[in-house]
Amino acid sequence: MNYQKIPDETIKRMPMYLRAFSMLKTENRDSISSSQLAERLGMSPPQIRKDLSYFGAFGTRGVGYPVASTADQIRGILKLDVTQKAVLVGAGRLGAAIAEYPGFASFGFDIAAIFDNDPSKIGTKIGKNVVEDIAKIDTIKSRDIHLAILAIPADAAQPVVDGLADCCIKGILNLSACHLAVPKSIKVVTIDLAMELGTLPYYM
Amino acid sequence: MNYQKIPDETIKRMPMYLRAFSMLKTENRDSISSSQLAERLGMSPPQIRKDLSYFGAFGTRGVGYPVASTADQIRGILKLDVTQKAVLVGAGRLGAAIAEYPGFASFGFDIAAIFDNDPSKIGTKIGKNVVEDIAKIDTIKSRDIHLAILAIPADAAQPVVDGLADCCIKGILNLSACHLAVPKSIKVVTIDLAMELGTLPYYM
DNA sequence: CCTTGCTTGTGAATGTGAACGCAAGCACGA
DNA sequence: TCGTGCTTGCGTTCACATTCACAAGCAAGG
Ligand SMILES: NC(=O)c1ccc[n+]([C@@H]2O[C@H](COP(=O)([O-])OP(=O)(O)OC[C@H]3O[C@@H](n4cnc5c(N)ncnc54)[C@H](O)[C@@H]3O)[C@@H](O)[C@H]2O)c1
Ligand SMILES: NC(=O)c1ccc[n+]([C@@H]2O[C@H](COP(=O)([O-])OP(=O)(O)OC[C@H]3O[C@@H](n4cnc5c(N)ncnc54)[C@H](O)[C@@H]3O)[C@@H](O)[C@H]2O)c1
Repeated sequence: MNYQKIPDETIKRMPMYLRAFSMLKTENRDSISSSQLAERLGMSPPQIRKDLSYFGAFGTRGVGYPVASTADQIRGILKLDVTQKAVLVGAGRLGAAIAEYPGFASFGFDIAAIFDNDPSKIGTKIGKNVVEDIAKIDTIKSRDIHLAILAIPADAAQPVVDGLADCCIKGILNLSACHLAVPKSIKVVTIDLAMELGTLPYYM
Repeated sequence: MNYQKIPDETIKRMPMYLRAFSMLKTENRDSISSSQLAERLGMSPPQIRKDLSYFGAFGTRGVGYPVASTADQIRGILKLDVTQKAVLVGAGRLGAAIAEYPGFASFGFDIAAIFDNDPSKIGTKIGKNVVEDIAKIDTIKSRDIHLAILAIPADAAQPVVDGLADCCIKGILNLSACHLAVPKSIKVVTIDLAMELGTLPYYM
């Protein structure tokens, strides 16, 4: 498949479509048209059609998109058809909330390990995981984990990331308020909630 | 001022610049060039220059951008030069983490109220705020609050938003995994961490 | 089997943002 | 006071993304 010319923006929207189709499935809908879906998601029908068409023809003309099979297709595209294991680094307030957040599981993610450097946290249990010592981070090499979620203070992030880079980590969701330097083979998504809120007063 | 033709993408980056300039100030730097800043932030120098130039000429040729005054300028543009009050709805795990997160204060935000509908949470104290009953949400009308942070389950979000719309709320940071229908006068930023993680396996 | 109605898929056009390259111009030193 | 070197500001070019409009084509019903 030629994924080369698919817009980044389209990839960013795919999880949203997946979530929508998963929800439609639980509602026992058989199919949905691009215009109905667009209304639900607050976007335009042509955008949805174009996005989905990059990956092939999923829909049926005159009818719409079949819910079950389209969901499966998107899952396959995003490689979410197999369980993706992730390691959580930082068992603080935000880390604990994430560890118990069911939203990751609904995308097929499994938070398979938690690390921290605080001795009082190491050994305690959060959800199904026991917090491990960050000094032993390289044990994830043999555990088939290629994603990381970072919920540690910004000034501690870069050294931890350097360590993760040596541990087969390919993708990082960074919740610290800082830019991370990584080799090109690693994809980083950084989100700082305060920064996102920072744009809103401008518009009022 | 003619803000009409300023790209949305530029506005999205302004908080990042503000954070960088604030940090430079604590490091006692007097000025920084676009290329040095670009390296810190992982972006290109021309992008930074173009972004800042939309709002006027902040820099000094041959030298760079003066740290203190540029920070003040950006703060003014984003309307973060005055304390912006925000209401937090949802005092669960994520809500509690947010309430105690100092990152908002560093942008000049003040989480001035917390609401929930769980009787066991109403009346308890989180940080400096006492959790109030969501039924009394309209009391924020008289408290000069125009921003809201939503940390409640997705299926409860829309009715709460409808209520907020009647309470002078102009901007919403939505952490629920759903699209919100709002009047055009309200700006919504939705972030679902699971969805953000959802794009990463595609690239590996 | 054919007709009708509806919705997809898609090339072309439009719009928007990023990158580039250079002239303008400030600071500093001679 | 004048020349030099560096960095900004900005017009232009290029790349990417969204929107549009319509032909293609499936389903259903007569
Ligand atoms: N709390 C929020 O709502 C919120 C929102 C947005 C972003 N953030 C960011 O997320 C990060 C965590 O926030 P938090 O509220 O959970 O903070 P926290 O202080 O409660 O937790 C941080 C955790 O990281 C651990 N830690 C520190 N250095 C470490 C290291 N080198 N290796 C491993 N673990 C280490 C600490 O022991 C602690 O358990 C911060 O960067 C913060 O800026 C938090
Ligand atoms: N926990 C995470 O890491 C995380 C990450 C991303 C997104 N989210 C989203 O954030 C939201 C909250 O997550 P959480 O982990 O804090 O859940 P939670 O169940 O711990 O907390 C939800 C809180 O909302 C309150 N609530 C429910 N309905 C309400 C209503 N109508 N009005 C006012 N309050 C109401 C509940 O009483 C509870 O205190 C969810 O939508 C979740 O999908 C959570």
